[in-house]
Amino acid sequence: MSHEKTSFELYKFLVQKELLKESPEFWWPNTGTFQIVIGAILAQNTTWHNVTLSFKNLKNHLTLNSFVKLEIEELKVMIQASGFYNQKAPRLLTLAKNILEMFGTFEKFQAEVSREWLLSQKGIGEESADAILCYGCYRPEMVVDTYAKRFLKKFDIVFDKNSEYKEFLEKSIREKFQEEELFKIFAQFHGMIVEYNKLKSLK
DNA sequence: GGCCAGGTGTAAA
DNA sequence: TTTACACATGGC
Repeated sequence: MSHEKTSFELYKFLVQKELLKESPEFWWPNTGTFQIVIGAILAQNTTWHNVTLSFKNLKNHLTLNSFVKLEIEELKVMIQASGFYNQKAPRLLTLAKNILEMFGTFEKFQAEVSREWLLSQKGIGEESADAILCYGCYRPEMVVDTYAKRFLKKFDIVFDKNSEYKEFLEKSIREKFQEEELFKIFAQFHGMIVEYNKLKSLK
């Protein structure tokens, strides 16, 4: 199926809407920190508002080294507002311990982690993996979520598989920008898609 | 009171 | 390989 618009044209369409005026530079708050790992899992099937409630309780435990010291039951209480806390708490704690054990520091993790390693971790699917890679590790990976699919459907762009959406969204963007600036473009592109959906209440 | 939100894992067909 | 379901809260 051939589409009239490329992802670069859709990107420009969103840029012109000025959707990120009140967002931090890369849309997701605290880009490049361990908080992205926590947020990626807390945000699963939950509103961002509920995630911010949990972050308030976690304010003294937001680094990798302080986070791994938390007890499981203690963590459950802290992240209760984000829902699914009985599964998110153990998954987060195991993930944090695995990062520490496998990479030693969060900085090493940022530099060396692969998409495959993330996907092998319990609680991390494709969307969370790409969110952690893009917003947490400055990697040029586009996040494909239900918002992205809804947005593309508006332009009659529909695929079967997640990987096809990802390839479509990334391809023409990669041709238009330098490698060094790609992560920032993808970060903002995904952020703009989310904000556009919220604005228009797309179904 | 029902529906949805910045999904994932597992079990069954 | 696809489908169905569990997981849980806060806001409208």
